[in-house]
Amino acid sequence: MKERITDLLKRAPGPETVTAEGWVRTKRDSKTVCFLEMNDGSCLKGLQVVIDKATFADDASLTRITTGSAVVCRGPIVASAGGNQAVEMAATEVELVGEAPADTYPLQKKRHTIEYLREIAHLRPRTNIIGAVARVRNTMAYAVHQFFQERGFYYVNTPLITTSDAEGAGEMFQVTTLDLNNVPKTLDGQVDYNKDFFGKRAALTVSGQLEGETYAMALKNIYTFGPTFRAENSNTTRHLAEFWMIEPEMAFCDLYGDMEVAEGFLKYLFKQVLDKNAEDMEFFSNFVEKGVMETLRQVIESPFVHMTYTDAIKELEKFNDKFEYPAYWGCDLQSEHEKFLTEQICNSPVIVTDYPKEIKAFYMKLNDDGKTVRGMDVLAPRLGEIIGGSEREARLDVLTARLEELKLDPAAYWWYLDLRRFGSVPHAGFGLGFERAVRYVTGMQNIRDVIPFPRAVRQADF
RNA sequence: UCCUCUAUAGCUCAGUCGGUAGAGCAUGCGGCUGUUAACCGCAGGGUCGUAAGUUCGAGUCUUACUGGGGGAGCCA
Repeated sequence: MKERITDLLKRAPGPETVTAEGWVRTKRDSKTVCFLEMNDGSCLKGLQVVIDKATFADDASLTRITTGSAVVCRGPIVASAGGNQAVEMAATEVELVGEAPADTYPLQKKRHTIEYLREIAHLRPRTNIIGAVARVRNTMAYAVHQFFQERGFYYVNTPLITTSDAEGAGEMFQVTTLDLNNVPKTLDGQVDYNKDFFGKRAALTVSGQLEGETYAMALKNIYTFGPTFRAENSNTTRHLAEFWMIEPEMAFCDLYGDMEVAEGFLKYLFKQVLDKNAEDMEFFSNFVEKGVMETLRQVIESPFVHMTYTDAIKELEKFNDKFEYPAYWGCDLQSEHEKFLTEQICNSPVIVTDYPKEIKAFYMKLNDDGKTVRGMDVLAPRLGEIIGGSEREARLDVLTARLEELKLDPAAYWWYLDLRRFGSVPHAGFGLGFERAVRYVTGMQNIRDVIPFPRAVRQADF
């Protein structure tokens, strides 16, 4: 394998001829010398290739090299006479592999708006900013596995297609092979799902949690990391219709253990990025979100604030005149409340626990007060909710009662309830939206720019 | 889904009080002894998102629609 540009840039000057493959970011020309800046995505910085025009008789091919062209350059790495780089390549050979006609190539050697880049999602990874996001995202994806594997968690692949239509975490995308122009009906006029592929109504998963719990009840500690689909009609900087979610589930674990893992997990991800992507993070810190590196360091070094929902409401009520929607016990925390809590009151990520049962899912463990449940949300400054989790209700009678209270059919959850019938233990877990974490780390404003090909309402191009 | 802002050259934007459009970059050509988003000169490039309306006259004012941004709700 040939060396990547990141490796070439680390070389000491020497006579050996090396090969650089990549795409031209910019070309600077004068009468006798031509400079190419090459990038191959291996790092933010490019390799400067110096071409002495006197030694290149074929001036025409040099002219055809433009921004975006694919080139292979050979020559020794030499100390640079210019000030902006330590080393550069003194080209002895320059091969134009793929042209990029300058009058039609959409990327220019100047700054583009992030919205414009979103319209050319197939070319935007060639930019500094999206390239940096891609590298950071890669580090974080790898770190997810590292973190859990180092701690003895097993990676479980939960299904993407589900027929349990009551996971309750959001609107679902229906999956069907029925002819929508000629839908089979039952005698009473309903859609006859018996004729559908799975023999019943199916949809894309909104969470792997329930299935994850089944494996936690056998392997003790497991995690999932896969795509998740929500058909919510939401148009925000923090929602996608298709996103990647990490969901660990731990048996013999209560809410406190859950919180500990969640906090350690986030800190581990952040630290990996700071260690491995210093150059990219400098870029984000300077041009995207001022001081984001320092923020991450602070988050890594200081413990998250822990607060019950009841205490959080007490704190927020003191500032009710500042809110559009006043806080009161029983209300769902608004975005403005979350922001105020993390940015003004705590200036730190906050884990809020023990929410009123009315605003949380059926599977969360009911506290002894009968009013609150053992749920937790990790709220981050600038971002809001980044993790949602809970200790699960492990008691069959209480869980069944909760289902009935919410008018859910216990029969539909028969296999989930079986986990409480046979060898039930306290267990807990959480879900981390991967893109939200990437967004937090990079400081990118819009979640659509931290996933290669965003899917959102009316957006599924490329 | 709601609120709000916005749409002018390939890109990023300016366009005053309503009087038929301008810059930088990009592109083409020329120049320049090592450049750093290179620089200098010249040139080409526009149905001002779409459709109506007000007006003698609309890029500019009004309405609707469409695309985009931000916020809210929902959530990860």
